[in-house]
Amino acid sequence: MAPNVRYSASKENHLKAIFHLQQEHGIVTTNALAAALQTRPASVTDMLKKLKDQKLLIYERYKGFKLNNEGRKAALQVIRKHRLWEYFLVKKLQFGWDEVHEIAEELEHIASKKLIDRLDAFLGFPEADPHGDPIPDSQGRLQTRRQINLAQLPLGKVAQVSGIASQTSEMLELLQYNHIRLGTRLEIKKKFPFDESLEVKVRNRPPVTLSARVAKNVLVNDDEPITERR
Amino acid sequence: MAPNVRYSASKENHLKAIFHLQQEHGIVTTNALAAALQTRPASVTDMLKKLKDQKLLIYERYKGFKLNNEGRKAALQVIRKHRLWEYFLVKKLQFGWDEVHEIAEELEHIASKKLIDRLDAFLGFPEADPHGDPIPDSQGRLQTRRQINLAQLPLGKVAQVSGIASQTSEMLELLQYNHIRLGTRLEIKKKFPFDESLEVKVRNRPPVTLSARVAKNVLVNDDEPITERR
DNA sequence: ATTAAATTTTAGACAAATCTAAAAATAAAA
DNA sequence: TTTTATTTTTAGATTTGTCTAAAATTTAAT
Repeated sequence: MAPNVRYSASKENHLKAIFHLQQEHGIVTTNALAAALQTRPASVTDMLKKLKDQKLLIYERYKGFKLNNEGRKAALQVIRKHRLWEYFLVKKLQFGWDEVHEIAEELEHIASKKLIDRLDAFLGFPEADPHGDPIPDSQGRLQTRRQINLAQLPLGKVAQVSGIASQTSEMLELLQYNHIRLGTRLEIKKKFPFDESLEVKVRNRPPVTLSARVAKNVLVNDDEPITERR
Repeated sequence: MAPNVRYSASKENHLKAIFHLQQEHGIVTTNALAAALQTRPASVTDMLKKLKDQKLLIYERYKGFKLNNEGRKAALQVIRKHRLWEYFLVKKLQFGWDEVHEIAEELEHIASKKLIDRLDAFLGFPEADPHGDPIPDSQGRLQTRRQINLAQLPLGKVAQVSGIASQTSEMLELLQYNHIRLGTRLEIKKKFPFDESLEVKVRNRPPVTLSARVAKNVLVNDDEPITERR
């Protein structure tokens, strides 16, 4: 059994941020990573050299970079830890889903793999964190689910909220106000072409209107409901 | 409300170790602290200067040192976190009491006070960790309990195990083998003056013999049973 | 195809935490 | 009470992660 491979908290943060950025853009740039980590491009370059020496990423001067297999594995372990701790904080310690991120940023750097696997079991092997982001399994496999945003959902088709793209507290507050949260089943009653706003219906509630801006940030599952239900 | 005052993990480790050492010896020496932290006396001196500058301890060159009020408060918060996490690991994640120390050494440095107070509530405000050491409350108050070691227990008086002084895995293994753990009610049936060994009886079990060495490391409550029972 | 602008990297510095080796202070022994 | 031994501190170096300012490279614009 591989012992707990340890990377510093800073390295783990870099790996995680690179992972997220390359999901969107394929290749990652120094400036983009510096912005994501709230640090300086020069600092990023310093760290990239170390990560390259440790064979965690593919990197050539001035040409951008991305994780190799080893780096992706490491990033996924950190993401797994982050999301499991978030789930724990919300489901067991009664935190609001909008206040757990910072604490999870710290907890995700606790090394013990055994701890995380036990926590996973204790929580009942959840598939997604409180924001709807999927949790990688013990081997680091990330199940990808087909998500579309609410603006793309056809009129009259019921779908279940499975993620929130922009997780600002303002956004979360707005959704809370409209009784929309993870797992909520909803249906588009009307689309207004003028401003692309939507009238949305949640069961047992009066219909509400959502702006295009909001709708694009609400992700719903295209197909079947997410598994983790009952 | 005071925001989370943050000390580095290393500083917290120093504070905690000083606290424990001064419990026993009143004043703490550089060498003793270096030994406890597995580091070098020179490194301890370096850190002491910083802690003194932050007004966490009373320190004069060459004369030993101890925590002041501020330092003691900080140390107790770390100890509270350590012991609550240990309790969580054993009671919720099914870890053995002999394997939780190292993980708790990491978890104790997570800053959020809200997290710890929520965890405390989630666990039902336990009074002692899995080794029987008392858990400071949210204000850092440490309830001291009257403990004696098993060798001091009078013949025939039933007492309840409330702590283990030497928590080596060898010791814990031996106790486990003899079905002695926290909360176990036991009674001394016979004392052998030759080697000061004891014959000890646990309810529903055949009597076992414990060496003086072991007996001195098993702490029992003098008086009433510890509160945290049912 | 040059020039200008933006991006990225290097060079050199700094803070935190640690170390080794040597010096200073204190304690113990002859 | 000297001398010796032990303890503690200082001086100077090292590692990790970060920074600023300047140089190198790439990209965009005229």
